[in-house]
Amino acid sequence: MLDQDEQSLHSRFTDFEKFCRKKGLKMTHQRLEIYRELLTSKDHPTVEALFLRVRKRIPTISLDTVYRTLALLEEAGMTNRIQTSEGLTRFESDYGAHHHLICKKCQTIEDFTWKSFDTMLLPPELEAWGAIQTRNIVAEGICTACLKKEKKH
Amino acid sequence: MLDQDEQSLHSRFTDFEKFCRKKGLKMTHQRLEIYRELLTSKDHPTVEALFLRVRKRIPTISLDTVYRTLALLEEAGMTNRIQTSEGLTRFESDYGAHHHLICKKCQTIEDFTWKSFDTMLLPPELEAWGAIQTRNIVAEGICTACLKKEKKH
DNA sequence: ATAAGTGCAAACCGTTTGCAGCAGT
DNA sequence: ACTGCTGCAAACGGTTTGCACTTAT
Repeated sequence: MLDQDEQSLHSRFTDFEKFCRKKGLKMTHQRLEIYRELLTSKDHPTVEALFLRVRKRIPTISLDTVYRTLALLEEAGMTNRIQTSEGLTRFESDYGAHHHLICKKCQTIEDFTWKSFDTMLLPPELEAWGAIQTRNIVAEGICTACLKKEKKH
Repeated sequence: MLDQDEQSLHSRFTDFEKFCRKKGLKMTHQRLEIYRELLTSKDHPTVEALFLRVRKRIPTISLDTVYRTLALLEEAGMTNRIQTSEGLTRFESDYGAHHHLICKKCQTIEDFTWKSFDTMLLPPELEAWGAIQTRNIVAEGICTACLKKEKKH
């Protein structure tokens, strides 16, 4: 399990290098650290949160660079943008099909997988719409932590 | 079919009135027109789009009022806010469980229903997360109209 | 050496807010 | 008449952009 993660983490870094080379983009300290931070963040950080975390390692980094790098990564399909109902933009590293659980109280996002859904046939009527590429579930409710807080009051 | 729509349209207006009364809110010309526009709009309009449409009937209406009224309707559960990946906020009148098809090219949103999914049991692991209240699918791809345009070029 | 990337500050744009006059109850 | 709603204009906050300097190739 851990080995697999290490493996894929490493391959993701080389993918990033390859991508940059191919596009003639420079491999900078800032880009690498932003990408690293995104890969190792399991919560779905906002731009601000990523900025603050990366700044611990590169104190002179600017918020602008984080924005620009995220745009780059998004374009390359290496990160996904998630728009929460609050209008906050969050990011996650792209690691295959998964779905989201969002707590309406504390706004945290958790991932879950559901293989049988991913391979399930969509209603046939949808074929007329066009070419569907992705399907994601967004499930909303109240997480256990928030449920407990509610009971206490 | 039409009768049913008319019926529900009417009941939705009375619901709106009831809600306002209960909350001690005033039933104004502006609110009624914004609500009507939202109910009859089948595309998922942005605030701007709603504003422009309502302005045809109430030329002096301000964008602010549209924002305030939408917040009100949202609070009452009479409309849903949809955050697109472009960061645009769109609205739809709340009319029961449905899902979204989003075209990555033209950004239009279409609804679809999938009853068997709605009643399907979620993976049992999710129960530990908390109390799930809603589940929505967002399917993305390219709509037929955009596919045709691509072929032409 | 060269072209791209960075940090800074200013611009931008959708959204929210304070206020004085207006309208529904 | 009273209270809340509206329109205006100004403020706000997240994001983008222009520019001169710095850095990877």
